[in-house]
Amino acid sequence: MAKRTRHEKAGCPVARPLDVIGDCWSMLIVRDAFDGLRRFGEFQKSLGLAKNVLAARLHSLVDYGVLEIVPASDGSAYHEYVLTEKGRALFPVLVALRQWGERFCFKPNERYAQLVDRKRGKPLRRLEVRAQDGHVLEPADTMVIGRPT
Amino acid sequence: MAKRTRHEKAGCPVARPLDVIGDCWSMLIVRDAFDGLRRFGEFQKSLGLAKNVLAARLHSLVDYGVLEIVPASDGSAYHEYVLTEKGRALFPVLVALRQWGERFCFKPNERYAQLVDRKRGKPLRRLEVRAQDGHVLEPADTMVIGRPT
DNA sequence: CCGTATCCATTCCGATACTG
DNA sequence: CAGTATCGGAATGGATACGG
Repeated sequence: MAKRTRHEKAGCPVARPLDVIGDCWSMLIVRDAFDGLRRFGEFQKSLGLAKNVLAARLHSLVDYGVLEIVPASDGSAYHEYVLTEKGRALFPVLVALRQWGERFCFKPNERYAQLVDRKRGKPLRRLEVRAQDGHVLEPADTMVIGRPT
Repeated sequence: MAKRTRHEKAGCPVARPLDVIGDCWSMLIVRDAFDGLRRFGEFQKSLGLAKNVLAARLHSLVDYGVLEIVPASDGSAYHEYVLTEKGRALFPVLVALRQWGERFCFKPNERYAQLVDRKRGKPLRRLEVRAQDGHVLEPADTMVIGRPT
């Protein structure tokens, strides 16, 4: 009893990912991995969290197939953590979260780290939810069907 | 000591939202709110979590401005929880998470609840990250600048 | 430099009882 | 129905010591 609920068996594709990245640190590790961080120490320095916690999260992400362990690129004895295809596919989630944070979690004058188009140095276009024919959809234009019992 | 780290002061717009929706339940409450659930009992029935936990999460979401409390629409003595503009702006986050879950958290034959275009009943287009000029961007085509120290 | 192991405070969460 | 109050177990997470 009193065990933490897992969503692995939920029939909802929103719920299951929360087991994987639904905590304080996992998304930030993924963010750093997108920024090119690979080494244990790099993550720790960037995030400032305890080493045991970092180790646990890294292993969890490896277990879930978001990260994989590869030999060190510089020939050192250690290994590095890089995003798998599954991990790289989190890019839109990260961008969505970031754009929401920019709009609603900062004061007007406050500075924040900005994700830009590398070629032009310009910020990205706002993400839009679209139907197959390309129409932009508002929440009210959508519905959920086929929810498993 | 040993307090849970909050990201309110982080200069990264990915980090701050995690204080708001970076736990198991908040995103699911938001999902249900998008599905039109409004009453305490509806959320509880849908999510199957303890009432005290639900109450805490609802209040937290109200405090963060994601939900607001409005008088009951049916004239009953209680109130209801509805998304604010800030909450509705989480729609792309929810869709991004959902699309990732569909691809990577279900087996090929497994059924899941599907979000569709209400008019046509068809699934949505995959979210794409684009530059201002409309070009689709891969993670490698982007970079982070202006990270506050 | 890269982790693992241990310890402990805090927080989370589920169950249940209770009030209006 | 809509919550609040309380309890206890579990998980989280921080600090630090230690081994490769």
